[in-house]
Amino acid sequence: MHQGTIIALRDRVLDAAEAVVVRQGIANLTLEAVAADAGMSKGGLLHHFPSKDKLIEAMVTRCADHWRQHADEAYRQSPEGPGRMARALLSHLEDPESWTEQCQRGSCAVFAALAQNPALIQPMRAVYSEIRERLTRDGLPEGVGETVIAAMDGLWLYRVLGLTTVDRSLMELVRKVLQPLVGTGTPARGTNEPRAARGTHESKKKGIEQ
Amino acid sequence: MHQGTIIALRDRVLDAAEAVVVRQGIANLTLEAVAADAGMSKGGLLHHFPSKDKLIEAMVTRCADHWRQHADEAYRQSPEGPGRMARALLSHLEDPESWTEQCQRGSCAVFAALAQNPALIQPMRAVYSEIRERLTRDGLPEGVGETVIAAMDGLWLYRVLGLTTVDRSLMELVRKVLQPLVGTGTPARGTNEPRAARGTHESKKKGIEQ
DNA sequence: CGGAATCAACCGTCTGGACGGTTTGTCGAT
DNA sequence: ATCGACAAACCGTCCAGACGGTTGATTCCG
Repeated sequence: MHQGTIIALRDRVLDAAEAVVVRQGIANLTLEAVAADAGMSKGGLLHHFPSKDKLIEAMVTRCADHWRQHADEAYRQSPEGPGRMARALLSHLEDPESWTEQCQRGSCAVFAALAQNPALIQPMRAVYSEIRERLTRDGLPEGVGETVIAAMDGLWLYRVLGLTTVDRSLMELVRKVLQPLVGTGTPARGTNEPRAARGTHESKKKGIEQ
Repeated sequence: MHQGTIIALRDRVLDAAEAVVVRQGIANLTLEAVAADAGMSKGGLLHHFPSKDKLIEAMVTRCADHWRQHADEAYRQSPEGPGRMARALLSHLEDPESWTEQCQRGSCAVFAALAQNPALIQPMRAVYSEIRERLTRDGLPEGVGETVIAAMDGLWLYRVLGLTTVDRSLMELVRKVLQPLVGTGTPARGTNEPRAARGTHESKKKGIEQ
C-alpha cells in the first residue's frame, strides 16, 4: 500500500504538470504552478522532484513508457505477416480518442523538455529507435515503414501545433492512403520483394519483443 | 538605400535570434542574448522590436514568407498535371542542404513562438492552409496530398527534435515511397479517378497563384 | 503497554539571479 | 534644432532552489 501511494503521488504530480501545460502553456510551467495544481506547496513538490529538470525528465519518461507500451500492445494485436509493425502503428489512427489523448500527453512532455533542456528528450529518442528498428525488419519494401510513421507524426505535429485541424476524417484519409502500402497481413502477391528480416538480431534491446 | 539598411538590420536581428536559439536553445532566447549576438544593446534592440512578442512574431512571419515563397517557386518549376503541388513539395527532399536549412529556420521560429505565446504561430497556420488548399485541388486521389505533406513534416519533426537522424538516405527512402503516389506529371493511366479541380475559386487568397 | 526516537512527507519563507520592459541620455545626420 | 538610432542604467517581477521548521505515523526500547 505504501508503494502504491508513492506511485499514485508521482502520477498525481505529473498529471498536474501536464494540466498546467495544457491550460497555461509551457511558458507558465513553473514549480509553483505545478505544486498548486497538485495541491501541495512548492517545498513539498521539491521534496519529491529535487529540481525542475528531474520533474520534466519524469514527464518524458512516463510518456515514453506509455508510448512503448502502446506500441507493444498494438503489435501483439496486429495479425502476423509482413508489415506487422507498420500496421500496428497505423491502427492507432482508427481510435481518434486514444490518439488525441496520447498527442496531448506527448506534446506536454516533449515541449516541456524542449524548453527546459533539449537533452531531456532522450527517453523519447530511445523509444523511437526501438520502433524504427522493428520497422526496418518488418518485411516491407525499404522505406515504407519509415514513411508510415513519419506521416503519422506529421499528423501529430499538426495537432499539437494547431497548424491544421486534425479531425477523424483527415486521420481516416491518411490511413486509407497508407494502408495499401503495408498490406493486410495476409501476404498478397504483387507487393515488392519484401526484405527478409535479416538474422543476427535476437532481442538486441530489452522489452522489444517481450 | 535607407530602406535597404533598415531591412538589412531587421534581418540581422532575426538572424541573431535564430543563432541564439540554435546555439543556446529556446530557454536562452532573451532580448539581451539577441542584442549581444546582433552587436547592439538591449535598448537598441527594443527600439526596433518594442517587445519580445513582436520580435518572435517577426521571426515567424519571415519564416512563413520564406516557406510560402519556396512552395510557390517549386510549384512553378513542377511539370503540370495531376499532383503538381504534391510533386513540388516532394522535390524538396531532393535538396538536403536547402531542406536542412529550412528545417532549422522553421524550428527556431516555431519553437520560439511556442514557448513565448502559441498564438504567434498564426502566420505559419496561414501558409499551411494555403498549401493544404492547393493540395486538395491537386487532381490526386483524396488524402494523397495530405499524406505526402504529413510525411515530410514528420521528417521535419524528427530532425528538429533529434528524435532520429534524418540523413539524405532516409529522405531518399521516403521520397521513393511517396513518389509513386503522386505520379510523374504525365498523367498515367491506372491511377485513381482524379478529383477535378472544383470551380468556385479564383485566387481566394493573395499570392497563391500569383 | 507507553513514551522516546526516528523518519518521511510536507509547509512557509527567503534569496539570489535573470529577464522584460522603461527611462533617460548621447550622438550623428538632416 | 530636430529627429531617429542607439546606449546604459535601472526597476519590478518572477522563478528555481535552499533552508528550517512541523506533523503524523512507525519503530524502538524499557
